[in-house]
Amino acid sequence: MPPHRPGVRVPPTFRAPASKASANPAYFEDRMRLSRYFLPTLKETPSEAQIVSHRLMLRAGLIRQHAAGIYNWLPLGYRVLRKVEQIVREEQDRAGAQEILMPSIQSADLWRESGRYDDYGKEMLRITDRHDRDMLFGPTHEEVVTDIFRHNVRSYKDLPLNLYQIQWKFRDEVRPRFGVMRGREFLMKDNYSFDLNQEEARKSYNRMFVAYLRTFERMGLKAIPMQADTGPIGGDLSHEFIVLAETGESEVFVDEKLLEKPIPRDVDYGSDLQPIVDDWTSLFAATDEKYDPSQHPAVGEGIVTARGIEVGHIFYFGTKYSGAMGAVVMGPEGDEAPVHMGSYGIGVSRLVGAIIEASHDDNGIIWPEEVAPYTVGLVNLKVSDTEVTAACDDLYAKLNAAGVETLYDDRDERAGAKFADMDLVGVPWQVVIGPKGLKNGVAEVKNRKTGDREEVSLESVVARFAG
RNA sequence: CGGGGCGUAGCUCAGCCUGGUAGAGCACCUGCUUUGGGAGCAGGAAGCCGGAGGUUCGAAUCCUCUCGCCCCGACCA
Repeated sequence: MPPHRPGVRVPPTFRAPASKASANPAYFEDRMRLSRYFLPTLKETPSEAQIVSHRLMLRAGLIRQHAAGIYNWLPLGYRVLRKVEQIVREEQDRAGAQEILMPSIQSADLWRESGRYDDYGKEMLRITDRHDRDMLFGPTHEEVVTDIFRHNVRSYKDLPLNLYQIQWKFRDEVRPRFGVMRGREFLMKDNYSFDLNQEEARKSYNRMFVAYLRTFERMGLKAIPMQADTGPIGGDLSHEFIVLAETGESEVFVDEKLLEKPIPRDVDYGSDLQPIVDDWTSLFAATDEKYDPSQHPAVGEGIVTARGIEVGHIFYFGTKYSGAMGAVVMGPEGDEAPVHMGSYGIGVSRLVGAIIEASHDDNGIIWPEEVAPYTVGLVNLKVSDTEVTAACDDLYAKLNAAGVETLYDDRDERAGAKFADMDLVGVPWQVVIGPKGLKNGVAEVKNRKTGDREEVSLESVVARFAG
């Protein structure tokens, strides 16, 4: 227990349970009760937030700002972030990438080798340690992986190799904005492929291309690969993955056939993926700066405009870093040559904002089930009614036992406040139990997305969500 | 990095022009009443008016300088 300090408000989590709740012995395993959950929701919109996802993330108690472009992730938001992260991880693993973790603070020397120390500009946060050595907070990790590679891989027989990490990055943006969508500190999945030659590198590229299609789909998003500038990293094969959302920051032009194209399933990553990639890239899709009406099909003639948010970017950049940094490999003919590399990024923290941009209404967030912080929101409409509370406690225990992630609103609040908070927070299913329904042995099940309500017998609630 | 705006209670904001006891609504605490879509009444706690200098008998208010945050544009997962 923390020592008592006069005048310091002890957060509810550290208090002894309120008398009504103390009947539950599993106090510390049982923290999804809203009465003890750290979920500071806001009725009013904080004035600093302009776009919906930022507003809703603040209002629903997912994040709090620490400084410009730097955020704290509160319990509910952190849960969502971890779910997004986990989907990314699973699809990376499936595509044959291996997870590592590189340092967030890097030595400037590596960047001098690649020549980017001077090129990168003020976006790079530069720091010095106590010995006055130049360090930096990594905005990306090409130099570090290349260094790992050059020290540990010698032979073409060890290729292909694809390493990824999910790590916090820092880019000192001149103007951070849109909350988590364009912060200075952000969580990113970045990976790096190493191959003997361009032909092999293309196969690595294709694997990531397909993995990205699957990753975003699993989050309930429609993400379209588009031709992209190769940017400061350079290279000649590059696509941006852009999520379509009405409030997206940039305008995009897309062949309407892409919008309906099914995502490949049961992919064999050992097979030739080129046909899938060709299928997706043969249709026109580009951001407005790359769209030229005089050269491309016109809007209306199969092309539609939409708004989009960039959530992923993949590049092939050949030997740019391996050449500069001496990451070479011995080939089958006994000749030494720099490896061909590609790098692939997904903005994990940005995705949380992007998902909200793509899925919300006037009342709040509407989480796709795969990334929802909880599947079910259990609403106890009248805590003071012992029968209602007993029924809720019982159902809550059963849902937990069945592995259904449930957020239980057992607060002594008015019905309206509870409904409003559940809608705000965006849990996909609400199970409402009150005195009226209980008389008939039913709970009300509401679908957050459609608003459909249905009366369901108490006994059948668990079965409906389990499995 | 150019241009603009804003810092007053946890949140949204008034007060500043024209200097004179620091305010409202919501949230929070206590009590009573209420209880199926953000309740009512009564009471209470809560602010170094972003910070530093200055002008003045007196500064949230006027002047100077600073720090922070937001917006528009150029740049990025």
